[in-house]
Amino acid sequence: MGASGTVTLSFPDGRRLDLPRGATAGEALRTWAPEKASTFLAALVDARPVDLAFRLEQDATLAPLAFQDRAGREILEHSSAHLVAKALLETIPEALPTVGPPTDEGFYYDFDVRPLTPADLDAVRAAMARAVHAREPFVRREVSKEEARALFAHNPYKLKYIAEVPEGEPVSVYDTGHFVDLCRGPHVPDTGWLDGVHVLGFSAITPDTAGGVTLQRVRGIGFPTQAELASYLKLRAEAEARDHRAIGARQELFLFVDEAPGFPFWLPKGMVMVRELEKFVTEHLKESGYAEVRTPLLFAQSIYETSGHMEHYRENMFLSTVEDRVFGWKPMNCPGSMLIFRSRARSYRELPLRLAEFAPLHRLEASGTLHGLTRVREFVQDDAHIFVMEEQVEAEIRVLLEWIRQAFSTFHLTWSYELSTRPEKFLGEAAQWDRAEATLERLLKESRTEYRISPGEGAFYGPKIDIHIRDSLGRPWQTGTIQLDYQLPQRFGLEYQGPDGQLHTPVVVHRTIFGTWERFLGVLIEHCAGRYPPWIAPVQVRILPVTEPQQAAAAGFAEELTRAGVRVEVAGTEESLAKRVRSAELDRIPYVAVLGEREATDGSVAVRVRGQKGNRTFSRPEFVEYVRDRIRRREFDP
RNA sequence: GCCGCGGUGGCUCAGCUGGUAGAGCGGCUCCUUGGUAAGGAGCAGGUCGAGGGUUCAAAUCCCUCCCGCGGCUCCA
Repeated sequence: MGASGTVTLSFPDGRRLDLPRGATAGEALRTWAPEKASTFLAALVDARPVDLAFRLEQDATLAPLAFQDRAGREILEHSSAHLVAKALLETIPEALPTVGPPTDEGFYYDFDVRPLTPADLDAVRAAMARAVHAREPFVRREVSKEEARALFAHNPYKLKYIAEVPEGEPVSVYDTGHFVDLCRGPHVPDTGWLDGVHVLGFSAITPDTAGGVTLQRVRGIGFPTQAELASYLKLRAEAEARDHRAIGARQELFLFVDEAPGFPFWLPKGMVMVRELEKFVTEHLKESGYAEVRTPLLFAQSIYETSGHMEHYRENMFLSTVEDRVFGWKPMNCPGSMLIFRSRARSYRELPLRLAEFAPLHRLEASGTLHGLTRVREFVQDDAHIFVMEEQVEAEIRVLLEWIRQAFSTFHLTWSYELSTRPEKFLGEAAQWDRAEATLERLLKESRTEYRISPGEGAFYGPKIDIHIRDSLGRPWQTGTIQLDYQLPQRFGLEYQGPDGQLHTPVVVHRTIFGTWERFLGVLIEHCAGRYPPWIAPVQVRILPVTEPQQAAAAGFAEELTRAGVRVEVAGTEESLAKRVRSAELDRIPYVAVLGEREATDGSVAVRVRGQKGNRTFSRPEFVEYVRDRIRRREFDP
């Protein structure tokens, strides 16, 4: 208890300080940790976020909020949203601001305003820069609902939010220069803190909450400093340079045509990659006791009524009417596998029964969601269905987690898991769900891999583990998923005879690790920026004869490499050597073997290894062995 | 699917206050046979996304559709 006229404050490190009553949170934090004061954006007083200008009238616990904390980051983003709104209103005074929250990455502010143009955005950016320079304070005011209604009388959106504030509670507003916004706060002290804010773009949206009105959303992102913003923008530029749609076109991996939106064509070079990936997966399946099957692409509607797709997935299915009968293109492989299991009596001795299927699947994704290879309407999954007794689930999942480790490590990708648990609407018994979830979580812990739990996000038929990978730029992608299913076996009436002589229903594990060849290869293209590990690269070696007389030697060497299972090309001699070296570099060929008069005489090659400086001279058999070995071991780098 | 924006040779893009298409790269041909990121010259290639309209005249203005891009929603 502080003496009269002072307040006693306790800080996260356990220290206590007495300050004059009425001191601000900012002053208190500065006293506590002067060296870090410039990083404090706001404060937590008794765990409640407040402005640094908040006056301390009684004893309290006090903690800083900095950009490094999620809550601190959100304050900066939120203040940035205010700055955007202020700037946009200076540009277009009749615009009606609606909401401007922080997001997982940055923030946005939605306006009811005429469609924006790039010129508007330039004006907004300029107005923002002026405000930052002017260091305008964010000033908090608490007003009555009545006053708030008067303040925002012209803005129905704000009036709606005011109405949502519980009666009797004061409404807080923030002034930034002449701009007033309804806001819970807290905010950074002034706009000078928003030097590292950048407007990324705008788009029109029609949120359900706006009653069908089209709003203009301005998106941005904020950092404490311009340097941090610059490195973020650099990362974005790098990501853009790696866009798999552009690289795929340049390297002739795949193709889309207007007449088949969302249906990829695999060109010869891309198909090599698909097959290599498939080979990699197939080797694992053989070692792990899977059998491969192929089931029809189309089924009569009744199968999907049994499976539940008609009820739950119909809007995503391609349907075709043939001879007055409706057939559906399969969006998943499960119905086919169920029918195989059901095709004869099954014994527990056959379990686990692991059926893998790499069949083309069709899903009618909304046109606006299609995106290169990462969101398509036809794709192939590294899919399998494992039929097990409940007590076998654990061992199966354990093997899968190990395969995941091996699979993604091969590509130098990192991964994490998301365990989705029982949703409100679920089928089966709660006790069975609890057991399954506990088992899955234990296995995830055991795997020593980062995971998070999404409560209630499981499928209605069973809990699932989603696999998220991060590429070399740290961007997350959803690939595979492991799902326990208690429902489908029942719906299809699957049974096996147990050791007790009774008939039991198996549990099914649906699982895909890479997800789909399409999405995974799209991600791989961006992850590698077009520089693939040699084993999956469409062309592994390009031989450059220096002059015409070495053509024969080059062709002979190419034949040797081909016999060794290496994918090789021989360049012509029409162009200068420097030009051909440049082309090979731009084509990201892992090994460029130069064969000139010297090498022709002594049986060697001068090899440029992608990513390495200079070149290395190999005897030809040595080089064949070197490349073959790197490929066989699936080394990531050449 | 919704909203905004866009679609010009294989690719990237210029032309777009209407007068009927241009560059670089790539391709082909010829010359050059070159030692590690562009040797030189020439040639070919476009019903300007599709259809309709306005106009003496449309790549350019208007309408519809298709596809793409960015968001939203959704997902492997």
